[in-house]
Amino acid sequence: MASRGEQVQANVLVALLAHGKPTSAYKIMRDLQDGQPKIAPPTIYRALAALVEQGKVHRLESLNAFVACQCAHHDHPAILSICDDCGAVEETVAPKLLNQLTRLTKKSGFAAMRHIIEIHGRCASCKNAGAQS
Amino acid sequence: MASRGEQVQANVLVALLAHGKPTSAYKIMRDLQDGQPKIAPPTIYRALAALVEQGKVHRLESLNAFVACQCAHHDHPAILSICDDCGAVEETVAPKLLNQLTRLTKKSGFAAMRHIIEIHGRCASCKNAGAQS
DNA sequence: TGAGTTATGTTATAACATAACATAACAAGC
DNA sequence: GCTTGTTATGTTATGTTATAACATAACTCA
Ligand SMILES: [Zn+2]
Ligand SMILES: [Zn+2]
Ligand SMILES: [Zn+2]
Ligand SMILES: [Zn+2]
Repeated sequence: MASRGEQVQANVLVALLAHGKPTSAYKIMRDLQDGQPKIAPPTIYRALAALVEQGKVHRLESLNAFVACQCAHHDHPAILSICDDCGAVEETVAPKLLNQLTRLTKKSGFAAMRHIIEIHGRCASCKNAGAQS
Repeated sequence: MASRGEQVQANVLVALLAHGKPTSAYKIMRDLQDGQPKIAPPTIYRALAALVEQGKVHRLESLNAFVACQCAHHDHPAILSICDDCGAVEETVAPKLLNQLTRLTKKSGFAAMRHIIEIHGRCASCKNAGAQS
């Protein structure tokens, strides 16, 4: 039997997957309020925190939004490429590059715990779509 | 003669430099309200946007805060290492690494325009200070 | 000057996030 | 079964960040 919390997490994940794009916590809340009118922000944020913890969802710090993880294994920090045109997010996994980053900052004694890499730009299909100019 | 806007930018930059650490727009506003009680959020955000544009200030997406640029000539995007203990931010410039990132994401046709790299962890002095445990 | 334009000020509100407390569920010992 | 303590979840309220919308001031150039 799924606990209530797990049920909320599942619902949140479904909502995120349905969007397939970065979605704010409040947008998710409004989605879930279709079936559960009284659900409140803390419930959403708790579920999102658990999903992020599990690696099933990524938080986009530069958008204050969340997106469902698209890669098979959810146990690595991802490089997130964000199309500013259509909102699509691509994930890239590059452990070597993260190690480079860790080493680079370690030169001054810094101990890296959490890497945030978000790249804004334009995705391939939007680039093609806009090539007519 | 400095325009009003430039004057606000100068004041904001002074406030940021005085803190030397990540500072929220509202904290800066409260600082400036000592001498200009009616200054409002849009004024602060406009000044911050201009300063970020000029490279004199970095925005920390993962903290919703701003910090004065600490490198002499800052026309490269910086890698920002953030100590979660004391709040100190170190800047690292690594054009090669950024190029790697750009190339990596370009494989799928993505055109990178803006790199956001923020690394959370613990700075050298906090690490030493906490070594007694 | 006076129309057109841009910059700045001002008010109000939107959007994001969490503090603080209440209640419910559950488990351990009696 | 009943307490009792603990954790999970719900609920209310509020704190924090950011921008929309409009008003006014300054500046430009015929
Ligand atoms: Zn992922
Ligand atoms: Zn796109
Ligand atoms: Zn800098
Ligand atoms: Zn530190």
